[in-house]
Amino acid sequence: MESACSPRVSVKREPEDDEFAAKKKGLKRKRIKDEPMEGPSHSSATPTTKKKTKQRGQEEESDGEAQKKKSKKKTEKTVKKEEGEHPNSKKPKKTKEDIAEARLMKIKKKEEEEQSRWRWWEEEKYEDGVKWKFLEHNGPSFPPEYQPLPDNVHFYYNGKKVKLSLAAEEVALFFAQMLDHDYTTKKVFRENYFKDWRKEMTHEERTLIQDLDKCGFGEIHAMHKAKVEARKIMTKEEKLVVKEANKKMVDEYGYCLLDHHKERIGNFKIEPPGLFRGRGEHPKQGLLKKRIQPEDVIINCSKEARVPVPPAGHRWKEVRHDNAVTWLASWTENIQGSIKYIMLNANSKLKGEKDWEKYEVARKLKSCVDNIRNQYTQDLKSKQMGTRQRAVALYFIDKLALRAGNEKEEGETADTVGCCSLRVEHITLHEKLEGNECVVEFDFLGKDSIRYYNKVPVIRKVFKNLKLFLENKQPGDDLFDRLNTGMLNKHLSSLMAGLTAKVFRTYNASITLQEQLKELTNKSDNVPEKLLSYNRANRAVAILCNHQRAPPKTFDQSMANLQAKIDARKEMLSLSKTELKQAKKEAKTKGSSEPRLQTLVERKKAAVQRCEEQLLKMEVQATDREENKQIALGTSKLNYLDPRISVAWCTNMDVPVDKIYNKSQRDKFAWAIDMTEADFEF
DNA sequence: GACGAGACTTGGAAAAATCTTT
DNA sequence: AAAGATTTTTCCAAGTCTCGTC
Repeated sequence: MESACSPRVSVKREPEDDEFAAKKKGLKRKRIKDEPMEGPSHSSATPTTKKKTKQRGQEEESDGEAQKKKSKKKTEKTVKKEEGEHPNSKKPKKTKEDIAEARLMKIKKKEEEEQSRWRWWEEEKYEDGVKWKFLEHNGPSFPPEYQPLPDNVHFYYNGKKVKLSLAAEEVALFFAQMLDHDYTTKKVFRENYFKDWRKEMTHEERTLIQDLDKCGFGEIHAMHKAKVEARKIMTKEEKLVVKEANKKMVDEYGYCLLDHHKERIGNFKIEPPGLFRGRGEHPKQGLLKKRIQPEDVIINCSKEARVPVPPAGHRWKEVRHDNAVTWLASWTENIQGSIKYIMLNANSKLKGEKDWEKYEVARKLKSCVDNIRNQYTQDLKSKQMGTRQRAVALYFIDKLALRAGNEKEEGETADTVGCCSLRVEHITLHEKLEGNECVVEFDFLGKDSIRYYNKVPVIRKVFKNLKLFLENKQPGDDLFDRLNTGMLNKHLSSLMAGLTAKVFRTYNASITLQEQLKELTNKSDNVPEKLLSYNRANRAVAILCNHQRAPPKTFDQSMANLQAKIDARKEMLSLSKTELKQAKKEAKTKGSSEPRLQTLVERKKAAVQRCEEQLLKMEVQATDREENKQIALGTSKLNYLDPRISVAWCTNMDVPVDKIYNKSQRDKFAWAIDMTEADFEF
């Protein structure tokens, strides 16, 4: 523990860093050795850097203190544990001691983990573009080979048993497995599937099997369902065996060695073959996603590293040593022809550093956002149509947190749009609507075919421009016909190094969280109330970013259950209250002669209070759940909200961090949890 | 610029794990 | 201990943005 907390302060500055980074177009990470340990990008202005460096110094101290506290806690607990062990060691019944012991083990484990954590954020950065110096891993793991159907399971065509070739059978199973899913009822899906399936058939099969509707997948489907069922009702022992096997897999393939540190890999499994499931009205849904062979896979590792061994009888497509990229393996997928990668887990240095950098860029935007807003407001009056369109697009991106909206190849993906790719049909202008003037009504499908629907009052100049852009256009025409994301981002990067359209989303999300937290939380609230406020702030962001979810299938039920619990608790509360009154009365009449009565009163008081607390907690939970019915908080929490805002809030509000971040989130944000001080400002 | 390849982040659903209740 | 509810993890699709080439 000592070594872990000993501050490795390096007070070095690299003022020219910023200049250099700014010159490169976009934000080209300039990794400078001897950088102060603050932001990873260091493209921000020097004054803040200075201030930050100072802060950092203080932080080291408090950090050290925190560590000390922790270790003290640990020793205390260890002692307690030892005490507890003796009376306990004979007959291990499920006792309080057992539970306590388990908890202590957990704490211990946690601290061990804490100690072994790579505190990369305290280290110097590599030079520009270098992602690692050493990388070694065991390659990806491949899905098991296809197991032919047992003899008692048959495929039928036109009511007659047909024994399929292995390849055709495997693909038949893919379809049969999905029979309960909506996908298999969709025309496009079925047609795509059938076309691809037939490619896998032998000539004879192809001649025979001409109509998907005549295919009998019933037995195969039933077999699959039985398998799923069997998995569910496995005994404890069987489950343990499976768990062990999985663990072995993770141990072998789940980690890599990156610059002397063991890092968890995010997705070490090659994606198994199956049927492509696009989102929304995807023209390629149902196509066969082919099995990937080692011969399709490119391995990336360092020259000095042991090259992963391909599965027996196979070889890799290529082994390369490119330390300008972060992936360990890649292959080209056959549906869109895009490349898939094996990369590190979110808690890794490579991902963490990038994440940190992202938030630093967003904070930099904070310092110049006023200028940029003035600029695009001016541009609304430009003589250049292109400039005006850019200004309006920026207005939307800034105000509504719309995505950039790259152009997409028609027919390759579902028809979705972002800001720059909005079409005439996606907006409706209202001079007046519901008491507002100059209202733009948006209705389009965004990323993942999630609907964006919003009625937004805009400033007059924007409204007038929109009218202009709509002139002489058809519904299917581009709203911004003189603009694309490339032009937009090029302009943005000229305003600020590293600025792109998506930075606005990050910035507006984070600043909204910070403002909402300030507005909504009271220091005097209790923890559940504070958490409600936190979630509400988080929710405001999710709504801004249009992060929606389908209401959980069990939503109404679970809401009703909770309400029932609340009612039960209310009853219990009133009962406790009467009991308390009773006890008080008794204590009063019989006087203090009976100390037993006094303690009874105290106990009843405590019971009432406990009851009240629990009731409040449940009520708060119910409110939270109701408000969250169709909102997905995860994405913003994980990708848009600077974790330092949350960590600082926790510190200031005396809320333990693990109330807002679960284990893997804490791992991902370890850098922020470690370095953030109470006075952090986004 | 246009365009396509490449690399990386962001996204919700579904599966799996864990917790709670019966 | 089974069942049900809830949380966490996994999965992999779908975006953004950069870079090299013409």
